Amino acid sequence: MKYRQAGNEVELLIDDDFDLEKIFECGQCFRWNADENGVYTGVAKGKAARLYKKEDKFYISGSTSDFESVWHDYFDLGRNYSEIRQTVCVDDYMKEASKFGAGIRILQQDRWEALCSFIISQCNNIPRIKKIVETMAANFGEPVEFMGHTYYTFPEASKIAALEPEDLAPLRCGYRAPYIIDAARAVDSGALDLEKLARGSFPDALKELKRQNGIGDKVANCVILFALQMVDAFPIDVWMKKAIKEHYGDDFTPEIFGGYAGIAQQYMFYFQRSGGNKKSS
DNA sequence: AAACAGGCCTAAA
DNA sequence: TTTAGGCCTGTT
Repeated sequence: MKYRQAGNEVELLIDDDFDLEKIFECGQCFRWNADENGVYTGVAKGKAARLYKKEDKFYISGSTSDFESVWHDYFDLGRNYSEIRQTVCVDDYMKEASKFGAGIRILQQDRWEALCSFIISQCNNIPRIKKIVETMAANFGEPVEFMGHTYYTFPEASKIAALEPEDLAPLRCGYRAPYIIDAARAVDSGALDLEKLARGSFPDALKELKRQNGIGDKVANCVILFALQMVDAFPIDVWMKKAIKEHYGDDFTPEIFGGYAGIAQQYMFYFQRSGGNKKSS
C-alpha cells in the first residue's frame, strides 16, 4: 500500500480488498453515512473524517500522521484480506459468498463504542440502531467541528457511567437502557477490562462478557469480533442461522474456517442479508 | 392492527 | 438443557 498527502487529504493506493460500501454497510458499524455521491462521513476514535473512492484511489481527509496514527489501524490495513479470503473458501458456497463479499474488512473500532452499539443492536433493526447511537453521541458526546458541520464523538464510558437509566430516555432505547448503564459502569470501574480481554483468550473474553447483564452469546461474539478484534469469534444471529441451516445443517462448526471464522462469518452474513444466495426466478 | 425486528432474561418443564 | 413469554420502541 502506498499513500501520500494530497492537499488536505491522504491519497491511498491499496493493493488489497477494500470496498467502502461493503465495509460500512455490512453491519459492523453504525456511524458512517454516504451522501448521494458515495462519499462517506463519520466519526471514529474521537475524530471526524470523510472518505471516498475516485478511479483506483481512495482519499481520506486529514494528514498522513492522522492516517498513520488512527486510520491505518482502524481499517485494519495491516491484514491481508485477499489471502484470508482464499483460506475460507472451503466449499462452493463459501467461494460464492466470499467472492460476493470481497472488499469487506473488519474495522478496529473503539472497544467501548462497539460494546455499547451491539448491546443496542439486540432485537433491533439497523436504521433504529443508528438512530439510537447517533442520539447518544449528540446528547452525551463532545462536539467536533468538521467541514462546516457539527459532529459528535461517541461518549466515554465514564460519562455514561455517571448517568441513571432514566437519563437515557431521549435515546428511546427501551429496555436496553439499564444494560448500557451497567456496561458503562463495568468498563469505567475496570471490572470489565476490554484491553485486558483483548490480550487474553477467546473463551475468557466470552465468559467475562456474558457475566454482564444484557450480554448473551450473540452480543458477546460481536464484541469479541468487532471490539476485541479476535477474528475467530463467530456471532450467530437469525441471518446466520438461516445461512447455516441452508448450507451446512446441524453438525456445523465454525472450526471449518480455521482461525478466520469471524471473517468467514462476515462473508456469510453479508451474502445472506443481500439475498445473493437465492436463485433468481 | 398485530406482528416483527441482527437478543436477553427468567421461569418452568 | 431446552423452550415460551415478556420486554421498549418504531415500522409495516
